[in-house]
Amino acid sequence: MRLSTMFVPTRKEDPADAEVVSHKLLVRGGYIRMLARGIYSFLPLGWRSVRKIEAVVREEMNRAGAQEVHLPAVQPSELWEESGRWTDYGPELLRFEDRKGGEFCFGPTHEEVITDLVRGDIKSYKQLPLNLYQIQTKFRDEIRPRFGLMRGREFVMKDAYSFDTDLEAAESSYDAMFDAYERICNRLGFDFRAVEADTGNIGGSRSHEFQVLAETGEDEIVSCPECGYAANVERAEIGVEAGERDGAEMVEMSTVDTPEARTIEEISSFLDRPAEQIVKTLIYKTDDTKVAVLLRGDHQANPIKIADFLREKLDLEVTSLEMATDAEIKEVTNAPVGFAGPIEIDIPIVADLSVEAMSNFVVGANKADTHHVDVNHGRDFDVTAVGDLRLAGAGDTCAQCGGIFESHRGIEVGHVFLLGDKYSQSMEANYLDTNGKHQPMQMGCYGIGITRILAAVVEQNHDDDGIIWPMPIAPYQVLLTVLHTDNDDVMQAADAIYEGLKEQGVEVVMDDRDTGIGSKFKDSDLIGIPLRLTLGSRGIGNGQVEMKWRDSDEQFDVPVDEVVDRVASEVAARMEKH
RNA sequence: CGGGGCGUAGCGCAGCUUGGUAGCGCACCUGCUUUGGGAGCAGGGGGUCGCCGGUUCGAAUCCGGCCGCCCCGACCA
Repeated sequence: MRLSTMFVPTRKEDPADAEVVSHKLLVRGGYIRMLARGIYSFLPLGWRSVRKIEAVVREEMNRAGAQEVHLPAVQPSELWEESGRWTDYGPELLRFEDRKGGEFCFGPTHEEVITDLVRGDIKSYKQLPLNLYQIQTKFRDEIRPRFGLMRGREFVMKDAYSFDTDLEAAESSYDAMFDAYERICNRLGFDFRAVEADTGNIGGSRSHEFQVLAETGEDEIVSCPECGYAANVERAEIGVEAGERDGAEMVEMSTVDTPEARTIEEISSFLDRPAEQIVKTLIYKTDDTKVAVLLRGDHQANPIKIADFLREKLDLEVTSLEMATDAEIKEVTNAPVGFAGPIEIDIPIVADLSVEAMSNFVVGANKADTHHVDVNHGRDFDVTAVGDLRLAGAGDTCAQCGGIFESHRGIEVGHVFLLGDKYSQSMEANYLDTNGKHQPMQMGCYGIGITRILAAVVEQNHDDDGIIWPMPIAPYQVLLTVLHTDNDDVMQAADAIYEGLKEQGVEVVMDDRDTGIGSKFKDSDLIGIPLRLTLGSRGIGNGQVEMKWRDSDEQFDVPVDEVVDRVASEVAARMEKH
């Protein structure tokens, strides 16, 4: 294509509402435009890259034996009532009525639809296994969409669903998808980690997230450099810290006035004790009681681990774990928020592993503006149970090998779940086994955020001037920048090179716009096409074309009559690498 | 949903405190000159000042309501 006729509206300035680099550059480069919050249009360049990402994903899904389908975006409420998610999914589900008053939603995911489809036509073990996938627009009415394409409300996603006869077979389907996802991330040139993850409200027993490492990522993950274990901080298992106590001699407890000191920082600076010597007491609500959770001052509570722990160790009913309200905290502690403590409190007390190792620490006194110092568990209060209750972070001990975790931020571009029979049970997706008995199918589901990948690629591949596309997903492979479009010799040579490249199958776009040289170069860096050829009257005078890769500062001259072949082979070589 | 900010030309912004009928840069159009890193000169087009109501002789400006967008948090995965 010729840029002079293309819709590539570049901008000199960052959009006012953009925070992260991918959002800024994709808007400035003429790739996307916002229509409403979290809803974007894809312009010609943006859509070409989206299609290329799709192509890579499609190839790897097909290679792994999955079959492509296309399911409806609009789904009837009945299906969601069957799975129980019409109520469970909450306000993130965009619901509406048709003209007859029938209730529908715009699909945020497709477990219900696929399960319904499969149960209608799969009746025998002979028809399994089956893996179906689609590439589709989804809608999740996020409370706070942000960062452009990274957390949009409307987005394109590839979702796959596997159906197997038993758990073992389902696991091998899961592994095949896991491998496919690794291949996809590698082909897209990502620096990524596959991490163990929580299954959230999708449900299931086993789950990995594919996290692209980036400072702007919304997720925090830890990985162990020793054994390679990697997990979301919500999931990562923390090893027991050395010793039962830190060994310090117990000091007599005393009670001190701490006016207005509610937060750990305030207490820490008021008492001049580090956060590591303060224990915070959080009050959580279970279905029918309240529980005090003890954590070291500098640690973060992990509601997922806490909920699981309370279910397993304290045998409590926990449908959803919530923080107690201010009023409830007052009821339990007889003190305003900020002064809760474990001494003389009449509810179960659970402590994080790190608290067990502490001595002579600070706690709230369950009395306004008061704390106890030099408190020791076992002596001053008793803990009901101890467990791993916090978010993992850098420096924590790996439970697998004892190594020390590193932490990273990541963009979740893919997520695989082993669902088991969660949906097949509730929706009665059964098959007949070799004995003629009904069995629920064992399912897995596997998502990849296609449009989120576009943003993730930019986050990992850019410099101050613009995007630096990896070859496989660049909207075009080569940009032919023509500096003197009014010079007939130059235009003639440019046309010849352009046509020559197209004949060789190279995806080339020619900047034949009648604009200043500065804007051509600035746009070329901004748009980020991997290889730039520059042709001007000076070069044409001595039969040379300038060649420059976007990811390098070097540039070199190539004779005009050799450039087509050379470019074709170098572009092919770069495609090969992926 | 709570807190904060913003809404003026396609984009980025000033004007609002102290009411008098809208301006700057970029972009766009015309002409001439330019051409190796967002060209110069001259001329030109484009705005219900988010919407509704109120105060006033007069509202972008003051008051009230609503809507939208952004940030922080809660929520959600």
